[in-house]
Amino acid sequence: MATHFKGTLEQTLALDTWLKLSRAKESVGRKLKPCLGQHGVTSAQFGVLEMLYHLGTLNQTVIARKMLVSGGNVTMLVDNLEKHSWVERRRSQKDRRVIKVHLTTAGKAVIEQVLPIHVGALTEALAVLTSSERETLGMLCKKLGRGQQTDPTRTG
Amino acid sequence: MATHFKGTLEQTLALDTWLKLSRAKESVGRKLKPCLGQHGVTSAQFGVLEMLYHLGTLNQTVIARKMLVSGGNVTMLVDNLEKHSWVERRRSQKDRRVIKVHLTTAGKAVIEQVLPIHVGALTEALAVLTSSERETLGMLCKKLGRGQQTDPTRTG
DNA sequence: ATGATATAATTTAAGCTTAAATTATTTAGC
DNA sequence: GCTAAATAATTTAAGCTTAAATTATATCAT
Repeated sequence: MATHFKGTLEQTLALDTWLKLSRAKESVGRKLKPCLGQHGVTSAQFGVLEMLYHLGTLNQTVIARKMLVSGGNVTMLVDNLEKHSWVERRRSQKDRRVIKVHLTTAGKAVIEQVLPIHVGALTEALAVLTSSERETLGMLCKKLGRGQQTDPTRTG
Repeated sequence: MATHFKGTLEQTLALDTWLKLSRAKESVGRKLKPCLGQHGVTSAQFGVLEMLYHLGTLNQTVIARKMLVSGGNVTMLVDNLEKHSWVERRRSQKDRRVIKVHLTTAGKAVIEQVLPIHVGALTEALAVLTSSERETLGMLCKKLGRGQQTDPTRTG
């Protein structure tokens, strides 16, 4: 038990589980970072590139919603991706408020180069668990994540 | 399966597990944030206050090592905590390079007020899992986290 | 004692992230 | 058509985070 907290057993265990979850995420994240860094891509930028690669051109609003980040954040990420000429902004003709973010040829090349390396590093990082453990971990994380969604239909 | 990645089954499952782990951590983190925010404490600041509360006065180097963050980061966190008068810097007499970070009375009051609320929110967030599921999750996360530590004794 | 090396903290520059305010544009109601 | 409300993107200010360079101090080998 890594905590010094004095509370009920349930509370202490919750804190302990949370610390382990946070640290596991952090540790794996650290393992992944350098393999992106070698190619000059940050983790957040990679997320945008991957999304555009798999889903095609998207509005900034859609990117923000899918990544669960603020609109201002997407503005900055797309700014930085544009500096590398990995994406292009194109104003929608139908609705001039909207900006569509396109992957460029260079952007496509980068994601196609980096994605397999990234997935390889991830696969290696998760290889410390057996496949059945990975499955259990995934299932529990999914349940935990889903359980946090505030249900607006619930009568307070 | 939430990914669009085309690779081996093992790779696809690894990516999927990682997404679920990241999202679970993110979701629980979001649930925790407002309860700290109400008291004007950020998550990172809370980490420092909690550490000082449970372990007593610490050098900035030690704080950085325990939190797995950079020294520059600790400098800034302690700056911001000092602005609130929650901590005090005191130069060590033995070694004048060292700065010892002390929790003030006000800092102690804040952490004592916020900690139970934080733990309560956390316990509630984790309550979507059964106690045996929490235990399994903790065990798997610990194994996964530990497995990432680069072992310098291993012959490359 | 001196000079090389280590360590502790800070600074700087860059990027990530958010919330809140702002601008431009569209849509809906009248 | 005109006004009000909603939506898309940007800007701003604040904080988090890192890596690399800097400053001050301590330690170690001669």
